[in-house]
Amino acid sequence: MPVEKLRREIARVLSGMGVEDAEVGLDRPRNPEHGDWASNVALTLARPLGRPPRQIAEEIVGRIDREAAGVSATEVAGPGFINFRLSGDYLYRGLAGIVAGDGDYGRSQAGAGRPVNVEFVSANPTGPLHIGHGRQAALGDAVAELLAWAGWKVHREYYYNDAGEQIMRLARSVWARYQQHLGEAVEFPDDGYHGGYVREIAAQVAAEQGDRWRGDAGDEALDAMRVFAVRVLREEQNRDLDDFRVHFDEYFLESSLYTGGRVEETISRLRGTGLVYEKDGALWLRTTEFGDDKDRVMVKSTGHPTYFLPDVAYHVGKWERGFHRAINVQGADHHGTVARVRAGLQALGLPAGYPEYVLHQMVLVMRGGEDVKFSKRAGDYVTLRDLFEEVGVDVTRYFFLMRRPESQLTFDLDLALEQSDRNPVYKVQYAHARMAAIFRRAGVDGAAVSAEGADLALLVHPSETELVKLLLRFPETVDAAAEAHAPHAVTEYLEEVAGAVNSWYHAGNRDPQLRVLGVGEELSRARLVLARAIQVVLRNGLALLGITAPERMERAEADAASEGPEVVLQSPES
RNA sequence: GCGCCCGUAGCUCAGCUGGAUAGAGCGUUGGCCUCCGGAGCCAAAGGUCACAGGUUCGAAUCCUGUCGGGCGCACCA
Repeated sequence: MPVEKLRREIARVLSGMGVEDAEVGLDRPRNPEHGDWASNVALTLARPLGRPPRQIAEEIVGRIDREAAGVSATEVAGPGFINFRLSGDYLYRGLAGIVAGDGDYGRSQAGAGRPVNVEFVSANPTGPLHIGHGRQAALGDAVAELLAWAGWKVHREYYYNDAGEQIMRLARSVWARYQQHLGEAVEFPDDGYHGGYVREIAAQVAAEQGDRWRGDAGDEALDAMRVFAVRVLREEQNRDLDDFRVHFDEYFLESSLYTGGRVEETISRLRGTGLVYEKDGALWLRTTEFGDDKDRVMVKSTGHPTYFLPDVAYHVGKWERGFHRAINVQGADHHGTVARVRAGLQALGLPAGYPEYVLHQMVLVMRGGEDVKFSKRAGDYVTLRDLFEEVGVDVTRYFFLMRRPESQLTFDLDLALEQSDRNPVYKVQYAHARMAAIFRRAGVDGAAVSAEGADLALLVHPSETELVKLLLRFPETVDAAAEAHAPHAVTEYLEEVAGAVNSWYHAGNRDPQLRVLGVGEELSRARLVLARAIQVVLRNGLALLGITAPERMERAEADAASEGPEVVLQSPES
């Protein structure tokens, strides 16, 4: 890492000036004229040293060993910034490293193999997954994968709420539809689920179990409805997720917390904290002790626990399973539970920030400038399947990741279906396919391209050195995105790369000197290495977002070879 | 009423662990384009960073308040 070399060198210089342990700020200036890296140390040291910042900066620059720092130029600018330019040698070595790293380029050891639990989707089995779940599935999976790339041992988990009131509402809904299916005149519950899928399930019950529950409003009948519906819906949700290419290491059932005695155990442990009290016949926990708005009921006056209790028990369990880092991806409408769950956990001695939360805002689907609100199957909402069957899994996942989680997301169906650079997924995939075309033209196997023996120092054109610098930013982009739980930082980066690739590529169309091929053996070889590095970055970037585009791009190459410039963005699944 | 999130160019949004003239895409305008696979390439115009204070050498970024929008505020989950 050149940055570390640079940082060390600056620290050495400062130490020579009698400054120890100074915070050395190093960042990338927006303006390329300000070099590749810039430091504000001179500004921050001005006060403690009692000297003008520019003077300090001049002294630092005078003492710097450029060779040791891996930079080719240093200069003082503005109020006292020090700007550094990376040496060409560093760039070319880095470029070779990208190609050599191949599928692992961008991975780091930042997480040091420590375990992290990422919980997401966690939808109740009361209906098909909707687009909000879709955003969460894409987001959670990408956050998990980013952490894996950053060196964490990632465990993807789905918390199935199979024990609550909502499930009973589902059971009553199916029961009512079942009776209606048999011709009985029963009223549909006010709080029931109205989607067409409820009728489908009721019809299936009738088909498989006949009319044995006709007119039977007993517990046994309701239970039969519940079990049947949950099974069918879980299967459907699993199918949706599977086809969306999101997979979990573990499905954790809420009911297991009861059967395993964890809920009871949590009650007694909380009692032991002295923060539990009785009021109005219910059992309360003094969560206000830990910053919650008000105290929370643990056990209702009916004797039943509230949702709060299993939630605490569940997270204590996560901690005890060894996940001292846990990230919950949830819809922002659940933000109200954050403070109370954390408070409950703190009462039991867990750290204040546990677990971490990524709360995402809602999704709006637009077509032709109009809201799309309904689906045939679910009735009053758009299902995830509706979306990815229309525009493809890759595009759907990418679109869900383009915005930061806490922004409301508008899913533009028209844009998603478009095959031009206006569609960012297409743009990124196309840049990759274009490199593949170059390899085909050159008659070489892109995957076999190596920097071995190539004279990379021939790559001196600004459009090429800038591209190399951009590609070298990939690892730090991944680490930063992982730390910030921000897959959108990666989509933005990839689009930037694709844009730079297009500029470079098209410059070749105008200026023969810039063409990858046909300008002399040595230069062409060096450019093939650059082309390969571009593929590596685009491919890895998409892969860690859960986008399998590279395979599609290979297919696109094959298609192109035989049928011309048709690019298949998304082949029909199944 | 309380809490969380948001309010940046005509539109959709980045930037928000404070840094040097506020960025991208789309749209608009003006040039190119038989080219190594695409209606693409290049360039320009366009912003009191909602508003008002404060902290700082320096604030879109941190703090306080106001306005506007979304979402939550159950002995529901």
